[in-house]
Amino acid sequence: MDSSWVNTSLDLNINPFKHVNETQAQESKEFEGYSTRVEQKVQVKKEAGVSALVEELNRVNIENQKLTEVLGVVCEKYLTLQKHLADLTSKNSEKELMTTPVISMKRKAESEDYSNVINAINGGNTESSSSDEDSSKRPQENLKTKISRAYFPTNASDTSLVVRDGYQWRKYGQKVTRDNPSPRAYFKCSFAPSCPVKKKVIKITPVLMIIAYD
DNA sequence: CGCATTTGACCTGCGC
DNA sequence: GCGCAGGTCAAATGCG
Repeated sequence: MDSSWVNTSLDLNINPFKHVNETQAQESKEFEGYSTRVEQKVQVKKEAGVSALVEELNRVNIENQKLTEVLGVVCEKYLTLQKHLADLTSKNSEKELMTTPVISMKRKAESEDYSNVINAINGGNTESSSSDEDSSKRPQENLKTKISRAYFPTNASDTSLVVRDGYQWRKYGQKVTRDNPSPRAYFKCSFAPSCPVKKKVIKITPVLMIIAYD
C-alpha cells in the first residue's frame, strides 16, 4: 500500500452553496413577488442553519486534514517495514543458496521445514506459517499428528536443551543432524504414564531454540 | 537406591 | 534394493 495508491482526501464539499444550479436560480426568481415578511422569517431561519452547517463543515474539514496526516504517517511506516522485510528475505535466500550444496537432497521435507522456520522468524511469526499451508494441502496428515512449534530464547553459553515450560518431560534421546551443527533433543511427556505427547528441541541459533510439540 | 540423563545401537522411512 | 539420515530404544552412568 502506497499513499499514492489511495486517495486520502475525503473530498468533502465544504461549500455546498457553490453548486446551486440554474433551475434553482430561476425558481427563486419566480417567487420574488411573495410577501417580504414571510421571506424575512425564512431568511432568519436559513442564516442560523447555514452558520451551523458551515461550522460543522469546518470541523469536518479539520478532521479530514488530521486523518490525512495520520494516514500519511502510517503509509510511511508501512513502506519502511516492507523494505526491512525485503532485506531480510533477500539475505535469507542468499544464505540458503550458500548452504544448499552442503545439505543432502535426502530428507527434503525436513530441510524445507527448517527453511520455513527461518521464514517464520523473518516474518515475525511465532507459529510456523507452513503449518497453515499444510493444513489446507494435507488435511489427512494433520489428523494423524498435530505439531505445533514455539520459539524459546536461550543463552549462547547454555548447551543444555532443557526448556522449563511448566510441564514434566523425560529426555529419551539426542541426535546431531546434518542440517544443524548443534544437537537436537527428544523429550517424552512424563506427566502421566499414558501421556503420548513428545517434544523436539532444536537450537537453530546460539540464542534461539525451536520446540516442536507432537 | 531410585530417578533422570547420556549415548551407542537399532529401526524405519525416504530418495536414488 | 541399497544407502543414508532421523527417530527411538535401552543399557550404562551420574547425581541427589
